[in-house]
Amino acid sequence: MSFRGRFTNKIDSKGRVSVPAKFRAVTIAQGLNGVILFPPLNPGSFVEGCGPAFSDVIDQMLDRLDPFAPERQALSAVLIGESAELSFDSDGRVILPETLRNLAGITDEATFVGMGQRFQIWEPKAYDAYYAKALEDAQKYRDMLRAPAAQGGGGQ
Amino acid sequence: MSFRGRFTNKIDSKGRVSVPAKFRAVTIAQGLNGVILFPPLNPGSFVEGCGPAFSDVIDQMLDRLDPFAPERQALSAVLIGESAELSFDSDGRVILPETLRNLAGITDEATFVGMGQRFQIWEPKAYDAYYAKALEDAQKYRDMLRAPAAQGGGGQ
DNA sequence: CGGGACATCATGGGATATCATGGGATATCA
DNA sequence: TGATATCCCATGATATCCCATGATGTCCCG
Repeated sequence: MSFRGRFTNKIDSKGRVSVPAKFRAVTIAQGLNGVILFPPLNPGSFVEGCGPAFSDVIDQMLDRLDPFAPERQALSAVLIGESAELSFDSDGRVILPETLRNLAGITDEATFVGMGQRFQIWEPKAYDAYYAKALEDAQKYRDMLRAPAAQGGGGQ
Repeated sequence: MSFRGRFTNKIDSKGRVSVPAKFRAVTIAQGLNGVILFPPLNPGSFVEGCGPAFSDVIDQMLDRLDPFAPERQALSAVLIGESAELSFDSDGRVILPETLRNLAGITDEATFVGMGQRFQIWEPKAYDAYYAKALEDAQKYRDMLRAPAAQGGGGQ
């Protein structure tokens, strides 16, 4: 079960957004009645989100670095220090922390984009702009997709 | 078991289309009571479809890229962000998301074309036009079809 | 070999459930 | 005590379920 699809929801006067029902199903299946958000490592104005499964992966990746290495400290400061675990209210909504909202330039609408083990939250127009470029890039990157040898999946 | 043949079905006032029974049998055999749709990586006005088997291949290909690489983000945005997992209703129908319908110019009819491990969905007239050209091209490309090597698994 | 009974399938429509959204009321915390 | 967050309910839109229909294909039995 993974995050898939794109959904744009409104932010009401109290700052609440509905997390798409299909995304809620994923994190709940992972044992969390909520989501985990953190800032992006890629350049760009958006928020990263996930459930406990990918959050654990991040922890493991960080644990592979030396405990006192400066790289580890920097990555931890971003990925853990600025992260937030938000609980769903009884209708499946969350309130985005101000820091993360500002980071992504989100005001009254938020676009949720599924990316497999995790998802992203964008200001809708910013995502449109990003996607136009991503589509071109994806066609260029097509050859980076190599089918596993085991299965003879026909690439395009 | 693979997707084979061409079928054109109607889209009703609620936006529902019957997925051809023979296609349903394939994805159900793969363990999914539905289909997975996504945009084409190559330029073109149609929708790609498959079952879990091919979808897993895509996921594995993406997973081989570093988690925060920009290439992975772009490819995921297209192949997962714009994709959808649709469940069959009790009569084997699905509702095509507006984004994918627009992409293919589909309004009131949809042509399903089997392509082995996956299939495509076209606006019927667009497919007719494409097929006329594909037929010519296929004859030109005839010599690209090589017999499999005796032992080693040759190229695709 | 022929024909009738039956199953499968695409399609349509009414009833029901789910979802996103808004707002009032209550709880929590500094 | 004021501000923020949480709970609960209402609502409209959308999707889902369930049943009906007709057309096509399949099977079986005479």
